[in-house]
Amino acid sequence: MTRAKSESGREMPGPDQADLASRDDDSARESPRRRAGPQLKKGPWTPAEDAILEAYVKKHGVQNWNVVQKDTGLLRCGKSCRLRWANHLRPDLKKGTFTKEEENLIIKLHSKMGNKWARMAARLPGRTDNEIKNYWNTRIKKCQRTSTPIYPAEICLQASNEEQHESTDFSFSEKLANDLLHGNGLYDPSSTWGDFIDDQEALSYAPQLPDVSLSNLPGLYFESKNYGFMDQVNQAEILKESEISFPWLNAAING
DNA sequence: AATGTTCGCAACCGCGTGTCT
DNA sequence: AAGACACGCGGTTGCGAACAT
Repeated sequence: MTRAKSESGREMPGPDQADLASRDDDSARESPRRRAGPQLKKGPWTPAEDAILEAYVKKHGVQNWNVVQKDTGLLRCGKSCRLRWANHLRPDLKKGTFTKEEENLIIKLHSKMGNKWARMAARLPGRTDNEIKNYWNTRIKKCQRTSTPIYPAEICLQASNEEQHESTDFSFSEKLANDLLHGNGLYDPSSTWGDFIDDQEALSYAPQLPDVSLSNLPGLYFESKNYGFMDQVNQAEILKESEISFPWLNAAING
């Protein structure tokens, strides 16, 4: 992104605009004693707040985030402090746009893991789950707009080839289940379910797939509100192809 | 120049899980 | 064993900047 932004990425609201949180995070589980604390602030962080948090973490390390608020006097909940530190203040953060290599790796990892942003971030040093998630959401919109596949064929192929040589901690069935449950109708219309899983370990994982709650699949998959470009034609196409690839799935759907 | 729309990001929210008492 | 608490994750929203008309 080329836009110049303030340190926190936004214009700083004046004190009158700064939204005061009416409650802390996880307030439903708070004890009455904790609820009686100071009114906490919400919204963009100011450079002064950043400096306080940074200094505190450098001195004391990362232990209990809720103590940070008490010790520093920051009007921020622990959750907000953790997020700010993890996404912006950590010294090992890599700033700036993703490189081509990083983009390819994200696509590859997403093809294996689905929306497991934190796990993906662990494979991309200096990058945060939030960054990756934002990148992916932007990519989805872009691909949707330009009618291009989310997973370029060559990267999928590369990923599948690599996977044949390395053990992965994320099985295909996990990924598929995750995608199904999240309604990710993301596929390259020119390649198909069949293409995607054909030569991969997918077939060997296929017997595990019934772990997914089958009774929920059709509705979850096709009525997703997240990605609306699964039109009627595509649905029919996928159903048809899934009949070939996953006879058990169709039996479950029809039954 | 003014207005409307799109884009990209930071931050919030709700929930699940692990740990402690 | 049960409740309280803290942490982390994934989804969503709000908003300013950039771009288009």
